[in-house]
Amino acid sequence: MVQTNKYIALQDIYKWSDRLGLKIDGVEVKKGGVFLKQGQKCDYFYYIIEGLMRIFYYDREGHEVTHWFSSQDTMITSPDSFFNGNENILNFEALEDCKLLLVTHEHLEVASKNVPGFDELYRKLIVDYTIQLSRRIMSIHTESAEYRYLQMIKHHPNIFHRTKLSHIASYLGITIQSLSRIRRKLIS
Amino acid sequence: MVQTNKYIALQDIYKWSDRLGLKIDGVEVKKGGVFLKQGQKCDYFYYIIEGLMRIFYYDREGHEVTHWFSSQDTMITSPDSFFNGNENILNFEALEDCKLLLVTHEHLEVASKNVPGFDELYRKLIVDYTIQLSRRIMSIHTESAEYRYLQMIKHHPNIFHRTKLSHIASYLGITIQSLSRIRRKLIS
DNA sequence: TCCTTTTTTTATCCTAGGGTAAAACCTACC
DNA sequence: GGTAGGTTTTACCCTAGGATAAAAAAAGGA
Repeated sequence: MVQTNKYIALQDIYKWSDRLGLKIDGVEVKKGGVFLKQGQKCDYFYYIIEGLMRIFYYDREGHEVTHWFSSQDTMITSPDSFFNGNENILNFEALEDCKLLLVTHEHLEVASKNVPGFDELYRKLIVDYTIQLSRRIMSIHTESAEYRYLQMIKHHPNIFHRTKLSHIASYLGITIQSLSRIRRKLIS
Repeated sequence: MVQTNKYIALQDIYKWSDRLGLKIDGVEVKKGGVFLKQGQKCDYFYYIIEGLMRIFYYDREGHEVTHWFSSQDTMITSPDSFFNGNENILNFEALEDCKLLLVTHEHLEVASKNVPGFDELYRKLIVDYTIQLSRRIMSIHTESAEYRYLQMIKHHPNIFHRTKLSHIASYLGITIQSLSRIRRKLIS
């Protein structure tokens, strides 16, 4: 799951596809739809035009664990599958009705050959994703669940308010009961 | 901190520097030396020819937290500083005598322009790092400290046996006392 | 070798968060 | 507007791992 910070803006994607004569397919997914499942190969680097999605996997006990959220104007994929062809373990679920662009390896290759500066932009997209991942590691590693919850409200209010608490708890790495306890404590 | 999986092999780095007439400086760091500190700009994408290093940061209470280990034939940097010019919060410490190559932006730009296939290789290096980071998130998120400890011995024995337990505990996200308790339990 | 310093273990007590179960609350749809 | 489904809260007890302190073991010197 890779997110842009709008370095590769929506209009750029369209621009390239026009310029290069390479049509990029779009798809709409209804709320609740799981459009990529573990075990399925991930063929696309999804660009989210509209909506919110959740990436989750199943831990060794078979529990759903929310790994990431991604919303409009970001890009997302299952790196180990899309880039390396390995078995995909992630599930992509639409938490709202979503409009997606299906960017393929071919699109990226053509853009790489023909769009000056594309490779640098593309790399920056992925580098920034590593930074986000590192921050998440540091956060889980050293901060309390309460602090992480407050940070999430502060830094990702748009995701927080569009997602149910059970997903947030799972994203934070705690049970929903613990999250509920934390919330009660914070109110009083 | 980005690690290769030897996609960009040592000999390639030398090959490029020869071919392109761009000398890559090397540096030796004695065991215990901290050659990059928080607050200092990170100007290099380090290539570790020999040795073992530890990347750590200080949490909000001022405790050292081990974020990553990196050993010979891997590359490592502080992404947020090297790529984005933001304040570096990471410290790089040599756990053994290290020989390093100091790869700069200039080297990478020249290679990008002149070495066919370099951009793809370079991107793959970073993509693979995102996969490692994701695995670490999943591991901290859902596995017990005991399981993570056993996984570390199994999958990174070379790092495990060259590092002291306090660093391992910190990497696993637990105190050294807890690690000691886990080890005792596993023996009996 | 002895002495100092660092690292690891042990022990005791404590807390954040887990597990289970039930109650309360929403929402949606018939 | 009532009933069924899903979602969140509450309450109970339990456990993994934290904090503090001290002992033991290991690693370096001189």
